[in-house]
Amino acid sequence: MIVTQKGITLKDVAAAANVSRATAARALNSYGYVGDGTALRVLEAAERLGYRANLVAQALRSGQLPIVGFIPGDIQNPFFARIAHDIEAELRRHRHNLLIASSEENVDQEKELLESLRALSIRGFILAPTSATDSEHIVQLAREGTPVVLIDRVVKEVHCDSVVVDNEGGAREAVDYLVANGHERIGLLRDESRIFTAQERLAGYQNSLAAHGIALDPSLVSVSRSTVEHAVDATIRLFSRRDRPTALFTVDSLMTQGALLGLRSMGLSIPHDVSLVGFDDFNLATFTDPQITVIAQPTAEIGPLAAKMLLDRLAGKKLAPRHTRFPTRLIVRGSVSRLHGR
Amino acid sequence: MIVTQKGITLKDVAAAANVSRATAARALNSYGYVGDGTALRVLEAAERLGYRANLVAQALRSGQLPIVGFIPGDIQNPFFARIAHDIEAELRRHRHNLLIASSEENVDQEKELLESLRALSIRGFILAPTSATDSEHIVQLAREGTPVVLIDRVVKEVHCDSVVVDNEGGAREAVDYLVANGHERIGLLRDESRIFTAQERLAGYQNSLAAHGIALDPSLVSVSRSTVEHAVDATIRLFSRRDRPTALFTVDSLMTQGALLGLRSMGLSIPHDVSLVGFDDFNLATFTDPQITVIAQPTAEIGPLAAKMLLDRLAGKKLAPRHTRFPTRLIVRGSVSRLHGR
DNA sequence: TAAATATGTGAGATCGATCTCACAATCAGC
DNA sequence: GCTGATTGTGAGATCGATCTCACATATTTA
Repeated sequence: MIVTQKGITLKDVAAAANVSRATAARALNSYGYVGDGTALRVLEAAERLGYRANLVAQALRSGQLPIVGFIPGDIQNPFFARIAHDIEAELRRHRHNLLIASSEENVDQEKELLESLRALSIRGFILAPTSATDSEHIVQLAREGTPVVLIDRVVKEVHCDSVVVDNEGGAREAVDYLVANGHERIGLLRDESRIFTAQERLAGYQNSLAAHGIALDPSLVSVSRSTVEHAVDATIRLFSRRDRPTALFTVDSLMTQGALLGLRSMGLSIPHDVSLVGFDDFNLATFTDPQITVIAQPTAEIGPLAAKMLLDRLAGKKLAPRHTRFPTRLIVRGSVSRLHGR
Repeated sequence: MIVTQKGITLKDVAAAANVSRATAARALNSYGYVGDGTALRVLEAAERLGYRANLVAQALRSGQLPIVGFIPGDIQNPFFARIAHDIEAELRRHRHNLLIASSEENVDQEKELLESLRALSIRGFILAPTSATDSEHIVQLAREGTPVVLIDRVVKEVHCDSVVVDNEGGAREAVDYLVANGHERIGLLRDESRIFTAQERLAGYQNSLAAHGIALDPSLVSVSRSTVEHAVDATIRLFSRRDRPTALFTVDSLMTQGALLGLRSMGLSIPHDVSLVGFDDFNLATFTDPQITVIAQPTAEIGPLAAKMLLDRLAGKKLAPRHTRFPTRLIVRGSVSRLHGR
């Protein structure tokens, strides 16, 4: 039985094999000149003692721990949970570990996290930036040479790889679809914090309306925080007006769920009274009655790609920043009805 | 503007303040004797240079990084995502970071992870063990003095803190409720991998039936992996029999969702054709039609408690292992109907 | 055979923070 | 004015792995 005691060091192995630490290191990491017999003796001793190199000591020399930081807005959001899982699986293949810390959509927390993780000699970051404008801390990080990959959202001045989806196009397609079904008074339930995506999705909404010659009515746009509870309130506010919208577009899955609950509490039925399209698909979108029509994102592709980009950087590849923007896909289910006449 | 260059070390601070490294360390960590003026000079220099202690170097001396490992079965399961979030928030308050790696419900992967993380000098682990029997690696870890807290599931021989829920009682209450509504042919959709919880929930199912004098029919128990897709298949298998169950109890939220989809694909309506109770509440349980009756777990309490237990151990508290078992709660919604006559 | 490589090994430095120990200087008490 | 404690400071060791360099042998090549 191998008893892995705490604290078997290279020194112990070297002593057991009757060589110096230097020779033992050479044998174990196969570099430089080592005699065949000597190497065998070292390897055998290491095996017998259950030696494992101390990664912290290695990190002190190399200046880097085999750890990558992931800072999502909220790990409880299934979108980020999926991405976290995929990143971790990919990193594991390259013997790296994943440290996850939520920014909770708070720039200050994001700054603190980055600041404190920097002291850990973490090799790189995959980050969903909270703010599109307050980005000095990210610029600084990238400038120091720490590899950074931005996902879901980008920040203008930052010069690094990014993986996002076509938020504008997706939102436009959603609203186009509503317009094609005869809707003109289309509400928008948007998010205040995830500025980048919210901005782009808002743009898609506006562009679609403009393309169809429908005047923009700012009072149809409701802003709330991205939680089910806040979205419920915002929905109720939006639909309490006399001249309420005939359709609603929601910018993420939590808000879609809030809208569902809010509309039901008001006794408004989908799609009879209100048509609904949500950005971001979710597991139970097909379990509700009716099933919800959504703009789906290629969630499964984001994590692996971001991880690969980061690993390229860690491997030292010097390339111009790469930016991938995935297309979205309209999945028509049953939450939109054709509006006849006016 | 503070320019945080890479590589401001204690040496640089000491030089700037015109003292030795030893004195600088004393001033910064306030221990030993340091002259007031000297201390001020050092602190000022550190501030000016933007000095941050290198945690890796500290870890090399102390033997421990301020990192805790969390190994859930699956980070995509909302149950674990919530717990991960709560643990992280709690650890952050104590200046510790959270490293998350999914075991993907695979014992071998769990072993590998533990083995590789051990080399990182991680301070402790919060772990949802995959197997109730294959636990030698966990025993070994605990024996070496590494703090370990088990959540969701326990392992017999392991001598450490644990936080679980009353799986047997919860399952019993669910089945009791079905029986009280006149059901006797009650199917069970259970999970093969999460052995501990599956076992306990199975026991609750059996105990309830026995208490009501209902004979156990093994053919009503269907086993599948804990994913929506597998649960769909298992549900269809279970309900394709001539003499199909009138009610179903599912052991976790993913399987509940699978059951919903499977039953619908067979044209069976809930609760008219089949009554359903699921273990573990989920966000959309109230959005479905009908809303799903569930056994809720106090998910919000598990993470913080587990984190506190671990932090106690890290602080050096020597106590006997503490075991907390939270009660569950039946939330009656609309997925169970009263069965009249036979 | 002498000179030039090729091969094998160990002593000691290095990464950055911290701690022990030795040595001053200052102060109190008798 | 002398002993002994109190303060203040720096030199050097330590944690564990790795790398440079120096120094041996061994093997080629001219």
